[in-house]
Amino acid sequence: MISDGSDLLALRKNNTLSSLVAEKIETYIMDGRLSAGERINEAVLARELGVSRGPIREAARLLSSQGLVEFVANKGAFVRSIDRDELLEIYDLRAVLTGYACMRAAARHKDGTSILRDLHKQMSDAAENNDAAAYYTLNLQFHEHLINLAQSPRLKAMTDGLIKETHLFRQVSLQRHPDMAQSNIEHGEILAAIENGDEKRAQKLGESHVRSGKKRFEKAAVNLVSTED
Amino acid sequence: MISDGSDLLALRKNNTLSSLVAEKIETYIMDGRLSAGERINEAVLARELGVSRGPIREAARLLSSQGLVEFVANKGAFVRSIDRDELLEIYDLRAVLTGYACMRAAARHKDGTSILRDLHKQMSDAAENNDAAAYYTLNLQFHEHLINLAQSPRLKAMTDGLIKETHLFRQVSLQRHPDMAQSNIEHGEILAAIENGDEKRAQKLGESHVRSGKKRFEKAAVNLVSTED
DNA sequence: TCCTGGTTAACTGTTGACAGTTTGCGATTC
DNA sequence: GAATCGCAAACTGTCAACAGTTAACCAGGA
Repeated sequence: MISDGSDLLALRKNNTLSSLVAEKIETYIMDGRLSAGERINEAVLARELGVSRGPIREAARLLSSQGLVEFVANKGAFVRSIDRDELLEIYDLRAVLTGYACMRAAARHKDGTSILRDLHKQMSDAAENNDAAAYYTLNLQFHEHLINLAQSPRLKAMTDGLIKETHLFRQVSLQRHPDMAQSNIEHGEILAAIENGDEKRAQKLGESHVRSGKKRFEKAAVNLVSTED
Repeated sequence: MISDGSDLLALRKNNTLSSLVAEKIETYIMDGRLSAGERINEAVLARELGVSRGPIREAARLLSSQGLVEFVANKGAFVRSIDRDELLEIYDLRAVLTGYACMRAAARHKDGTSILRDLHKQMSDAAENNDAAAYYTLNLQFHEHLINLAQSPRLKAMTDGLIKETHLFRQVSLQRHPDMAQSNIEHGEILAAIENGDEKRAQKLGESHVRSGKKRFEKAAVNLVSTED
């Protein structure tokens, strides 16, 4: 049996234009080059990326079922935008999934927490220096690795999807002002619970950590009643 | 303000060929006309549906990010197939999400349970008559309405997605032999908890109900070690 | 000044054609 | 007879063009 074959096959993966374009559009959305609600002009984007409209459309359709893009008949593809209530819904779901991830992580806590420990330390530094930007990226990484520990590809896909959708909220900035010190204390407690293999406690802490993120957002967003322009 | 405009717009929704084709392919997968692992021949399908290959490809890309279809470079689109372990993973996730749904349902239990009561009754009849086929469809409906009560579109989308993936397991039949009587007793308990507004209990029961479904499957599938052909 | 109707430009939805890759079949060689 | 190489058919990936729809703009009239 030559098992190298499948490896090579896996390596060349998705080298189709559509996939590359999809990734491109996704990064455009993430870094704000395409902002929430904006229309995606196929012809312009095609010229910009040096491809024809076919792959653009395929990519958009792919992103549409991830919830990042919305198709309107005869009007085209739009970057989706979500309102406050939807963002709150996402927080709730993330809370449940994060709790579950922590539980699983605690159940199979054979090492693997070293990266988290490291990130936790870095975040402490960022918190002390009041470096919100650094904390923000580290926080994303922390939560990503947390999910990885659960070793459930679908759980990861779901969580990733939710976090991506998070960027479709117009006032993204409102999500970026955590009480860093408090937030990182919670991270530490979660870590400890996982390392101790305390599944129930890990689940509870993970869930309430995201919930308190939600509460922080609600407090920050208390002024805006409706995001209508 | 003329608000009829948006309604009309919502009505004409997704009347694009790609969406229709996507639905078509999905039903083909669900009813087994396209079986797990099978390749989707674009030209043939296009001729069959009387459209060109473009919409077919867009539809396939859409389904690919739902996990129903898999693209391999230069080889085309394949109906995905999942193995035993993946199915177990799906059970676990569904358990968590169902539990959460039941909790939310209990929290907002203003009526709405009448349909569930009705379904519960019908399922009792099906169980008595030992009508597994009827029970199977009723069960799907029951769980769908359960999720609806939670009033969270994303939660519903996630659960729907997981249930669809369920059909990608080759021996679908292995999932269709519940202990109908016992299963429906659990349904009744869940219903009662929701109607009493007992969130915690509803969550716990919802979760363990799906878990016991998982256990039943594991028992039924104990013979197959690996689904390798 | 405001509304109405028609015209035109821009853009999407779909199609058919072309180029490159894969795969299976058959001929050739050991 | 078995294995290898090469060719040809089939199919995917991509592109460019056509048809239909939308939306904005301008002119004319109340």
